[in-house]
Amino acid sequence: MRSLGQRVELLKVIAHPVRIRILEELMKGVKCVSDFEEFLEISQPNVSQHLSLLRRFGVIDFYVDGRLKCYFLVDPIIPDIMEILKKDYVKGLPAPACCPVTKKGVYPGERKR
Amino acid sequence: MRSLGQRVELLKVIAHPVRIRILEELMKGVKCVSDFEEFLEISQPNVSQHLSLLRRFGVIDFYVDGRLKCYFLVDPIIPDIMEILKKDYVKGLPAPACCPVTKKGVYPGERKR
DNA sequence: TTTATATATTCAAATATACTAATATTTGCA
DNA sequence: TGCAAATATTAGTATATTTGAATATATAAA
Repeated sequence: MRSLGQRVELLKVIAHPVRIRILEELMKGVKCVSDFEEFLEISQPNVSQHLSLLRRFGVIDFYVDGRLKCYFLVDPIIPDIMEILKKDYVKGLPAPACCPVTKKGVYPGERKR
Repeated sequence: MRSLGQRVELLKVIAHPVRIRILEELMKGVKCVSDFEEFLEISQPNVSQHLSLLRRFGVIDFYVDGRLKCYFLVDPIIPDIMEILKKDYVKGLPAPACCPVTKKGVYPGERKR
């Protein structure tokens, strides 16, 4: 089981628009640095920085192919998180058990002292 | 479906050790500020700051009970994410389809140019 | 109506993160 | 061997986040 610190680090690594797009792209298959440079509109050094951050935290890895570095997903938690993240919380649907809901002015008096 | 920006914001809000512990505690039930003050070892203002951040992003909400504010989970994505985060990636198990693995020195030559 | 309790807000300092620009490294090929 | 392509690294600056300290607000109780 991941420690609290590991969970925080993992979330922080994913919590960036460029890195999310990188990870989503890697879910489709192996990609090299210049592939990302194309469809993300950021500089090559910046792509490298994000990739090496993701690698440092064990989320992705690469193999060398000629002068290309081919990156791929390593941690299988990524597709799981990405899928859940897309689920929207639709207001108006019945709230799940974990979520008591206040109805204008009428409060659950669950905790008295 | 959540936009890229919304997904990033959500992850950033969760990605903090204190806030993860707050959310895990709220998964067990409704809690007021002083409850958190006890088991987290941080100041009351800091607890409030984290709670109001979580609330600002629609993750939690509260109802008033006397002079207490009782916080509860609102976004049902939280328990889902928390559960996934605990799954560890155990090296040595067969890698999932999304994850080509390099064996020392022998590289998959998938992408030639 | 004063006081104590519970919580929130504000501001400033410390720290962490992100980006750009410049430069370095590595490898394939002429 | 020397050049060009692909990628990485470093340093500096800008920006965001976190926290503590002080203060403010709201409400129940005396």
